[in-house]
Amino acid sequence: MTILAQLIQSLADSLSALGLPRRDIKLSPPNNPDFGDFATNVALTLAKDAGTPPIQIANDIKDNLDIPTSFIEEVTVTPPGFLNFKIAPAYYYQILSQILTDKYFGRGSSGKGKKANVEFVSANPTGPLTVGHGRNAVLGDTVSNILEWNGYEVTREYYFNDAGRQMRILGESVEARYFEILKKDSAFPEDGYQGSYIKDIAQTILKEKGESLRTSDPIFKEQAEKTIFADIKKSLINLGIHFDQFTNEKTFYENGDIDRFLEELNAKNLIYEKEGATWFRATALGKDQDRVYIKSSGEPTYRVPDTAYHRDKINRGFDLIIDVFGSDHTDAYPDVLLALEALGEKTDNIRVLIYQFVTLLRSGEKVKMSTRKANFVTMDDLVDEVGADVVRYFFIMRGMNTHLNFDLDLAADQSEKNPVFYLQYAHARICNIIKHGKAVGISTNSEYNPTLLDNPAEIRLLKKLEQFPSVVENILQTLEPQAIATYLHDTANFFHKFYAECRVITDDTDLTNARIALVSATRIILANGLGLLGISSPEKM
RNA sequence: GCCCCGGUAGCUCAGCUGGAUAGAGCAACGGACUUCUAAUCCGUAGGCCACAGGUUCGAAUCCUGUCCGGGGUACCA
Repeated sequence: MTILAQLIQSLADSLSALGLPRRDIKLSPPNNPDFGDFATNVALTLAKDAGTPPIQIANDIKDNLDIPTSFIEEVTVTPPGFLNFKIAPAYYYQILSQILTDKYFGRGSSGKGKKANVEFVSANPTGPLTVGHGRNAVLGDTVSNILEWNGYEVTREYYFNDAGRQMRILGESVEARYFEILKKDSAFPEDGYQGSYIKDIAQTILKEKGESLRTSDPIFKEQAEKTIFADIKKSLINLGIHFDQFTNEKTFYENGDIDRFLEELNAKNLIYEKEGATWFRATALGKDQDRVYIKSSGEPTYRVPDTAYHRDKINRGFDLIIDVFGSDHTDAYPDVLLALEALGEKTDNIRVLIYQFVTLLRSGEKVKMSTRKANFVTMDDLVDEVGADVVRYFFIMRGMNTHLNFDLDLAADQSEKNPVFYLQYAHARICNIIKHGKAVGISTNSEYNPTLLDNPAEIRLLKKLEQFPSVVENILQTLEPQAIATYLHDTANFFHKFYAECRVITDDTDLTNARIALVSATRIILANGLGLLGISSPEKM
C-alpha cells in the first residue's frame, strides 16, 4: 500500500468517525511547496452540505485523523480549508533504495497476463511515409511501450489494403509512367500518383521485365506495392518501430468474414438497397444518417472491411484494443463501433486515439501535403536531417489533440537546442560523473547514508523521482504519453539545477556515496522514461 | 447547417478528471566555465488563459453562446 493510499484510507476513516459522508478523496501535490507535499480539499467539498465552515471541518478531520505512518511528519489546515500533509524525508530516502534495487521501478502490474492490440500507421502502400504518418507511428509505438511497461503483452499491428481504389490508381500510375518512358501513348490517370518514386518503379519494371508488357499487366501494381511497402518498413525501422503483424483487408473478403458480417446485419434488417447501392441503416441505431456500405460500382466502402477487421480483433481475444487514427477518421470509427454493437460485440475495451493533423511550415508558409500530388515531406528526409530521437520527441512532447505546427526550418536548425538534448544531456552528464567517480575509486555499489542528502536541490530531485510511478500509471488511463515528456523535462531540469549547486565527487566520501546514489537513481529514471519514448540514452554527448 | 479538435507570453506548446501566486522551451536582455561536460545554471522582461455569460466557497480547467483556425459531414480512406 502506498503512502498515498494509506493516507486516503485514514482520511476516509476520519470522515466516517465524524459522521460525514464519504467522498472521493483526492490528494495532490500543491503548487506551492510551502503547503506541504500533498493536500486535499475534502473539507471544502463537504462544507456546503454539512452547513459548517470548511476550515472547521478541516480541523475536525485533522483532530480525528489516525496518522497511518511515521512518514507523515506534519498535518496542517490552511484557509479556506485545505488539509496539508508534509512527508518526512525518510520516505523519499527509502524510495531511493527502491529505485536502485529495482531497475524497473515504476513498472506497473495492471496489465499482467493481459493482451493488447495496438493498430497504428496502417497507411496504404501508395507512397512513402510522410511527416503526418510520423505522428501516428510515434504515438502508437509509445503507447505500446507504455502498455508493455505495465505488463501487457502487446501486438503491434499494421492494417492495410491492397485491393481498393487507391491501389488500383497506383498501379495505373506506374503503368502510365512505364509507357511514357517507352514513348508510347498512355493517359496518366486523373487522380494518379505524381511522385517521382512512381517513375523509379516504372524504370525498375522496365529493367527487369523488358519493354513488352501490355496494358493492365498486374505487375505494375504488384511491383509498386512491393517496392513501396519495403520502403515503408525501412522508414519505420529508422524510427525504431517494428510491427508484429501486418493484416491485409483482403483476408476478410477471402475468408468470408465480410459476407457473413453483411448477412448478419441483413438478418437484423440493418441493410437495404437504394439507388443501386447497399446502405447500412445507422439511423435505426440512433445516428443522423445512413451510410453506404457497397457502392453502386459494386465496391464496398472502407467501413465494411474495417468493421470485419475489428470483429476479427475482438475475436482474437485481446483485453484491450487500441486504434490510432488521424482526425479524418473522427466520423468514421463510430460507425464501425455501431455496427459491431448491433451484432452483439462488446466494444468497451476498444480505445480510439485520434490525433490532430500536423501542419508543416516551411519558410513560414504552410505546406499542403498530398501523397497523390507528391507534395510531401517524407519521414526519411526528416529522420535523415534531425535524427530519430529528435523526431520521436518532437511528436510525443505535444498532446495528440493539439494541431501541431511543425516548422521544418526550425526542426532542421534546432539540432543544437532541441529540447530532447536537454534530457539526453542530463543522462550523459550523470554517466560522466559515475565514470569520473570510478576513476577515483568511487563505486556505485557503496553503502550510502541517504540522510546526508539534505540540500533543497537534492530533496526536490528525490521528490521528482518518487513521482515516476504515478506519472506512468496515470498515462495508462489517459493514454496521453506527452506527460512522460513533461515529466522527464522536469526531472532533467531538477538534475541540472542540482548539478549546478552540488558537486558529487568530493573528498567527503560519505557525501559522495550518497550523491552517487542519487544521481544513479536519476539516471535509471531518465533512461527508463526515455526508453518508453523510444529515445536513446547516450552515455556521452 | 450539423459533428469532432484547438484558441494560454512575440513564436511553439505544457497545465484542463475544478483548487491556493498560470508554467516550459525558443526568441530578447544581463550575469556564471582554473571544477564531475556551459548541449548547463542564475537573473530580468514578457499574460484580461479568444470573447461574453453561467455553475460555486473557488474556473485556464466544467456548462451555454459568439468569433477565429483545422478536420469531418463523399457511392474517398
